[in-house]
Amino acid sequence: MTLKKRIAEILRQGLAEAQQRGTLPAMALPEVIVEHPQKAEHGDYATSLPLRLARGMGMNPLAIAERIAAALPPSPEIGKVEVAAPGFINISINPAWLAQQVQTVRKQGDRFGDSDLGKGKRVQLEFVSVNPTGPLHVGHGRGAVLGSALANVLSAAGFAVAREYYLNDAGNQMENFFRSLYVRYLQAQGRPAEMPAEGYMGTYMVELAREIVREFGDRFLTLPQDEAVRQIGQIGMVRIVEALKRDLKALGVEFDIWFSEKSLFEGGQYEKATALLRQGGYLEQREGALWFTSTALGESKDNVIVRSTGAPTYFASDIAYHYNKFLERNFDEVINIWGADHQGHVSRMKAAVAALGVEPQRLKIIISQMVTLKRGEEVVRVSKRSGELITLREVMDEVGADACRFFFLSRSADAQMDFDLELAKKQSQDNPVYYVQYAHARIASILSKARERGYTWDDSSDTSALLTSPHEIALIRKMLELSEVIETVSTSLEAHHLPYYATELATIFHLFYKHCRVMLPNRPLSAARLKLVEAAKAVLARSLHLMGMTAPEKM
RNA sequence: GCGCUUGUAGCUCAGUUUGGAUAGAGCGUCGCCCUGCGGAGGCGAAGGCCGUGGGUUCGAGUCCCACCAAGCGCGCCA
Repeated sequence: MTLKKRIAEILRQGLAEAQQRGTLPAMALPEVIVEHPQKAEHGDYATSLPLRLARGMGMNPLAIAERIAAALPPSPEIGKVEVAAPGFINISINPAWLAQQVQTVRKQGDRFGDSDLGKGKRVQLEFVSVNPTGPLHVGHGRGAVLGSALANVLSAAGFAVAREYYLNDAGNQMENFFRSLYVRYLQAQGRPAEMPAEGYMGTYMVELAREIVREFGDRFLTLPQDEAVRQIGQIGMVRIVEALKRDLKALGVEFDIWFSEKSLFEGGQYEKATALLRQGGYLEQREGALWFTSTALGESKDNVIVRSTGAPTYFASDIAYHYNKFLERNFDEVINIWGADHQGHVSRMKAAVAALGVEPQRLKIIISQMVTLKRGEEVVRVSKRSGELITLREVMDEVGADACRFFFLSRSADAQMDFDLELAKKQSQDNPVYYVQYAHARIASILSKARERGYTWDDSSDTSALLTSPHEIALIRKMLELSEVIETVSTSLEAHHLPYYATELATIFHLFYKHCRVMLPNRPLSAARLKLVEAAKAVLARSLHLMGMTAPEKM
């Protein structure tokens, strides 16, 4: 349990006890909300519960606060309890209890901070899912980093997470890609051919075609055109997928499942989902096409799922995919991370899920907003089809995967962000990522120096009573917040709390380091501090790992 | 026009989900701190009509309404 929840529980008990004693009137209890006050003199935790109760109880909030405070059950965590105007209860954690937690952190190691919030619930997290028609750009990188970090945190919070990439290996855009590649293949052999109007114009297509010529020669020239397009397309797609996997891995992003869109048509999910919609009365033949009557579910318009050509739309396969997620694989919760350009798809997807008989709250869709790529003041337009490409790979090569991840994670998903390449390069020395990693490397250095100098420390004796400096206690207090952060990120699905927490933890460590010398003639105190910094190192490392970053021993 | 998102310090952004005490951080600017464990560090200063205007409330950056500005979406593309 997080310390915050524990404090809330103690307050709730105090309130109930005061009512039991008759010092406060009986009434239904509101949820007890505990927060970290902004000012240190207001303690570690505070609640405005008395202010919330004042009206219902018809009493002065200050008097309520005093009576709750007087009825709090004794508990080792609680240090000072103060009542403050106009009706706050401020609670400080007992420093001696905090000092003992170093032992707990060390015992739990890289599992410290885990939460049982998820209770083993099965969550499917679908992200990136970029069409396999070209390299990833920075916007994709943002969604990729967000998804992988969320997966890490949800796992830490006790959810069973499946990381999934939905591979759009069917449909219009693939056809377009196939034909584009075929044209480049012809051109690579000096044959006259014209790119499709909406074709993929990027130079990577030219290179890919050359590669195919190098390996397969002219053998596709003799095939019937349709067959040649199909075969070349398949080869090209496989190569693109390999490149996607390679680039994602370099960014620290890996998937449990690569789910094929095509398989939905081969495995019957498309038919079953459509049948279910028809059964529910949500399908209507009109103007030669098959429509999903989403207006019946409050949508502003209906949506075509089968074109008049007979070809299903992207929306149709996405419905089949969600049929598979919810009704075949029975995930308790499904999270999709989509780019901002899919935002118009959100509400109709929820409507479709509802039409399949699934409570739409089980589907959570995160929209990862646009990344504007810049070089200084100049905006770099990015479009796969137009061919002017700054790839994610290039950005990673310039600023490094760790810095990329930290930078993407630092902004909430629903805020647009600028990614200035000049700035990212220029700041690479004092990028905030280094600040956090530096703290980790600094501790590693202290520990190895201590070993060299013959210091020893282990958990055979409890030295926590020696940790009395406010800087030591502040460091421990911040370390204990990790589990709160993990729970906050898990419930809000907002990963940007992670880099903020890591930065705060690093700051408090640096402050501790400034004021408390670790290696001293006083061996017992040194041992206590060595245990503390070793624990801090573990928490820093875990914070970095949750973000998918490395925790370097040296920099 | 309609929908979604955003608007907080010179710049980049937290804080808005759950209303609470004097609104925070990084960068930048200015000033200070190295006898000794990593100065890629620490301390301090300056810098804010929280987009605008109403409303609800004992209390609003946070909730409600209107408006302004920016981005995205509104296709038998994905």
